[in-house]
Amino acid sequence: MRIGELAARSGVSVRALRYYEEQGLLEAYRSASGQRRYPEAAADRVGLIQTLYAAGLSSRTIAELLPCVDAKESTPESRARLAAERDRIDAQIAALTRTRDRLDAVIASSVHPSSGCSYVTATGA
Amino acid sequence: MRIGELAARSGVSVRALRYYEEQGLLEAYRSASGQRRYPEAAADRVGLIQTLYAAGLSSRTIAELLPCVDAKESTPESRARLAAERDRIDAQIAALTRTRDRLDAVIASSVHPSSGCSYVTATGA
DNA sequence: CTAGGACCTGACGTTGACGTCAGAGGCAAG
DNA sequence: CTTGCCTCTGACGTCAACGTCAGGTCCTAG
Repeated sequence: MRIGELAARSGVSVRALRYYEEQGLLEAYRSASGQRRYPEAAADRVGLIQTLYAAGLSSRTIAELLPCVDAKESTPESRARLAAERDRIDAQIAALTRTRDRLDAVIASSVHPSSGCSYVTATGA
Repeated sequence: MRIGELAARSGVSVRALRYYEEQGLLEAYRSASGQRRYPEAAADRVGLIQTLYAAGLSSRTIAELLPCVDAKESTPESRARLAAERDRIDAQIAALTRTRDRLDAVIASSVHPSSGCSYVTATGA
C-alpha cells in the first residue's frame, strides 16, 4: 500500500511515517518512480512504534530494540536494554499509580461538603 | 530559604524553580533586595509539581489544579478536570502495563535458546 | 491528454521544559 | 573594603517528534 493509506489505517500522519523511516524504525520498498510502498504488516509495525513512543522510549531506543522485538534476535546488550526499559516502565507505572491515588484522594476530599468547596456551587441548587 | 537551597533540597535546578514561578506554580516572597525566599513547605510543593509533570500534566494544567489540590478548593470545572486527568492517568497505566507485559514476553522469548538468539553468545560458555 | 489529488525531497517552524550565557547587583567573610 | 559565591533579569539555545510550506513529480479518472 502507499503511504497515505498506511497513514489512514494506522492513524498517524504521513509526515510521521516518513520520520519513522528516517529514524530507521520503518522500512519501505520503493516503486519504480520512487514512491514508498508498504506491506500489510506495516500497520502493525506502526502500532508497535506508537506503543513504544507512548511508553516513553525515544526513537533511538526504539531503533535499537525493534529488531530484537520482531526478529527475536538479541545480543547481551540488547537484552540488558530491554530489561532496563522494562524496569523503567515498571517504575513509571508505580509512580503513576501513586499519583492517581493522590488525585483520587483530592477528588474525594473536594467532594465533601465539609471541606468548604461546595458553597460556591450552592450544592448544585 | 533561598533559591539555591531549595533547588538542592528538592533536586531540581534553580532555572526550573524560576520557571515554575513564571508558570504560576510556585510562589516566593521577596527579600528587600528582591531575592526570592521560600518557606520550608516549598520543597514538598516542588515535589508535587515534579510528580504531576511526571504524570504527563502540562504547566497550564498543573496551574489550574494546584489550588484545588492544596487548598481543597474546587469548582465544578476543576473537579471535572481532576477526574479527567485521573482517567487519563488510569488509561496511561493500563497502556504501560500492556507494553511492559509485551516487553516481558519479548525478553522471555529472547532468553529461550530455541529462538535462535543465544548461539551468538554460545550460551555463555 | 489534462485536471487534480497523492507523493517526493528539502528545509524551516513549533512546542514545552528547561539549559546556558551575559551583565549587574547582593551578601557574609576576612 | 575587597573577594567570591549567590542571586537577579532578559534573552537566546536545545531537543524530540513532528507540522507546514515550497516547488516539482506521479498517476488515474474522464
